[in-house]
Amino acid sequence: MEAFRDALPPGTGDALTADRLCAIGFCLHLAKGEELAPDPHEDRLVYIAEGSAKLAAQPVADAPSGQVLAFHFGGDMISVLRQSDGDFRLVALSDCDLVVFPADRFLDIAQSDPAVLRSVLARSLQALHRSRTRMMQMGHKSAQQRIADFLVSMAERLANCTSGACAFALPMSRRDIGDSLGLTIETVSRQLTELREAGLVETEGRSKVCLSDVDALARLAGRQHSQAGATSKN
Amino acid sequence: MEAFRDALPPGTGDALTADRLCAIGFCLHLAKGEELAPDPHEDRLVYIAEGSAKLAAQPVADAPSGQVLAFHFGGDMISVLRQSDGDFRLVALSDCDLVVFPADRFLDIAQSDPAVLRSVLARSLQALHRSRTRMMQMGHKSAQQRIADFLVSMAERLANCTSGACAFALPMSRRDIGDSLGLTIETVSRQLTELREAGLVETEGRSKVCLSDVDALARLAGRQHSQAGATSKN
DNA sequence: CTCGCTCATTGATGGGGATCAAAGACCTTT
DNA sequence: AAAGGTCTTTGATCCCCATCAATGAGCGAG
Repeated sequence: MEAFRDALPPGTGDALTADRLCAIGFCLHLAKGEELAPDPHEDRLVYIAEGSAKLAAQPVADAPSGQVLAFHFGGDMISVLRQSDGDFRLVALSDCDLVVFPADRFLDIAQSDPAVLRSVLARSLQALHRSRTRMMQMGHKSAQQRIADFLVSMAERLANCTSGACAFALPMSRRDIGDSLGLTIETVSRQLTELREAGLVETEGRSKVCLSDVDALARLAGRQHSQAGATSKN
Repeated sequence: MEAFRDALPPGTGDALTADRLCAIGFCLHLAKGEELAPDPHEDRLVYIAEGSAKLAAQPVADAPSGQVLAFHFGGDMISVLRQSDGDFRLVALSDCDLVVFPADRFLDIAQSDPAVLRSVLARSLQALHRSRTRMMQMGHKSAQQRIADFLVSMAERLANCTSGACAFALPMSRRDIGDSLGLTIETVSRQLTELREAGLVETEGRSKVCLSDVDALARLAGRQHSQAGATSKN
């Protein structure tokens, strides 16, 4: 909960607003693999204090494990809309500490503090833009470009690295990666092998990866010089 | 401009807010094929009073005509963020009447009227969700499913039709359709032909289409009973 | 430590859509 | 009305990735 207070915009006019917001939120711990119980009656805003999670669609016939819409990590504030069509689930990839708010009441309170409300709006507009950019890229990119883009994106978010070399652990499985990129686990594996043979990626065990040249990967992904300063949360 | 006032949320507390918003917006007419001059210095909110437009990425080497992110029609309010990476352009598909606002000043004024601000937030959260849903679907759907989904979506937005039969004119070219779905114009054409042979679609000239069974198309697209009431903008 | 299971990798094959190429339809201009 | 150009349709071929199948590696439990 303290982590959430720290994440509020610096310009929050009233400290009381933070208190009131905290009052309606409840903390929740999810063990790896557990999911946030869906509530069909109201939208929610979820702050991830610690850990990593995936936002995935309900498994259906043609997508056995459920398509992955997005990955989220510590510090992210995400909106989980109640779905008219098929539920979306927030599933923990690792142990997670969450703060869950009913969206309605959160916004009621935030209305009294325009800075907070505007901050939430700015976040969502950014998220919308990134989602569209991502969709655009997904439209016609090869498997290798998608994997390269994925790795660059994870380097930014998990290792805060946008250039040079870096190493980190991927909290999600190959299946999750594939489901988020519209690829099969076999293709994910194959492309990782190719990137390894190209000397761009090293792997150790199932999750640890080491990127020797993030810029080269970004170029391979077809990213046109996305700036280092642009925090690419999603 | 009057059309914009009508589009404001019913609960707008202060009629003056509408006046102030209108004061900072300027009207603009775009002829077919013209585009809104980009402004790298500030974000914008654009209200489409009349006509249809596409939001497209700057043409690059691997996408000669520029990938299409979304189509927008009369009544839509869209945000055009200044892009750090590659500009996005709003291009008129038919003659358009727009109202353009600087996002900063719009939000400054909207802050004084929480209802308006919240309405904008709600719109953007919805748009985000639709974009993600769309991305999810785009991930692994066949060309035919994408075309079917596209047609159903257009029937909803252009003919306000979610079931049964309907006819309308598509304002965008095959190329635009393909660019928005991640397909080539040849594939778009072929799939339309297949749907025609299946008796689901009739075409007349370049733009007019007639859907004989929207529900069948929706089923073909893999939509799981998206409700009629759900306004599926985006 | 070793068993056992899940997850990841690698191989072989087939299909869907991109690409290359050409003919035909539609709208605009003269 | 005819001409010209663009947009669309149709055809042929190829390649990438999904699918099917089997082996191998990593992680947890006993």
